[in-house]
Amino acid sequence: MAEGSKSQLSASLEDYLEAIFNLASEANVARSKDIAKRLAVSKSSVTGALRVLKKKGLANYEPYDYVTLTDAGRAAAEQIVRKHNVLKSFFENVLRVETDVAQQAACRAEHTLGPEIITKLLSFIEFVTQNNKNGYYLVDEFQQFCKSRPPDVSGPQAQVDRRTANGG
Amino acid sequence: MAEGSKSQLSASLEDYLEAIFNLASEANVARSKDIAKRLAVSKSSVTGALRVLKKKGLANYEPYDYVTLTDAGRAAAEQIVRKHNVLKSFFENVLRVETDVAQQAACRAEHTLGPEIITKLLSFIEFVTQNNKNGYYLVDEFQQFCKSRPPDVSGPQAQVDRRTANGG
DNA sequence: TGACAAAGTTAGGTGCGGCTAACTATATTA
DNA sequence: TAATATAGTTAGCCGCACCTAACTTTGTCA
Repeated sequence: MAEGSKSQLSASLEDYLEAIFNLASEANVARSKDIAKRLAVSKSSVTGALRVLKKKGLANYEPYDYVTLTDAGRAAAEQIVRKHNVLKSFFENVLRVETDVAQQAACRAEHTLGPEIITKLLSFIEFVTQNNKNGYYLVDEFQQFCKSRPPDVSGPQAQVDRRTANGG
Repeated sequence: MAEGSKSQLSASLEDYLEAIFNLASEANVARSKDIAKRLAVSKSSVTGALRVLKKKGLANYEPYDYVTLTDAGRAAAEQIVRKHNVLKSFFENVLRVETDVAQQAACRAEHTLGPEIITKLLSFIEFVTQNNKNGYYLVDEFQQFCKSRPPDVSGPQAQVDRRTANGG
């Protein structure tokens, strides 16, 4: 059972997992049609993904039936959703970009960042969001900073060693 | 000329562009063999990618010759490198994760975040890195915060509307 | 300069993730 | 309950990005 459940998930499969999880939270069931709509993908693509998720032990799937997640699938989905939420919160509440920009960026970046960075980022959000001992709101200060000081678009090139920039 | 130069680049092609750019900065020439080595990819994969980059007007490529970037290619590469540097700097100097963790995360995330967020992030690094009016170093404070207060691993679920979490 | 090594290309194949079109199963409702 | 609409599946296709093996071109050096 749960064959291959330890294997790394592709960004695409993570998206399916996340969609199923979210649909189940909302409507108690995840229908193939709704998954397709949410991910802007064809019905047949959903069928294919569900078969893979089943094979990996992440989804309970029988043809023509509703889909649910296994415990392993739910656990994996929760991690993805967590990443999504942390990233979106950072973009929205700290960097203060538009909600939908934050949303889209989170959707894409959530597949690329590991738990260490996400955990640190969550701490950072909490740290930076709270009313500091100094009696001012850091994110508000940052907002002021942005307005008063238009950013340098060229970036801090010198800080990175080019010799290792791709290799990682 | 420059057919398709406005088209979105895949993460893979961005990696090739970045590698060529970095190799050229280091050694003045980008040889196919070195690109292959840096990206941990076969020689034939490099040949294929170079043909595509040429067709897109991003690389000057002739069989059996060194590769250079066109102006458009260099501009695109600089954007990617900039993203990389900003992200790495944030992970390393603000979140304070290990250099190679920062490096790898930057390599993956650089393909997913748009210019708006990168620009904001750069501002944020500058804002947070400088010695604040309050006479303390914010990132050092964050370090203390992390040590004193082990992070909540479950994340701020409540802040995100599940109904839109995938759709973006 | 000719043989051999190294670099690069070509041919052909794989897996993934998507698509459409045609089909089948399920649900609705007259 | 039979007709039809909707949902889901299957078959077959495409593009991308990679691979290996075999070949060609280029570079080196005895």
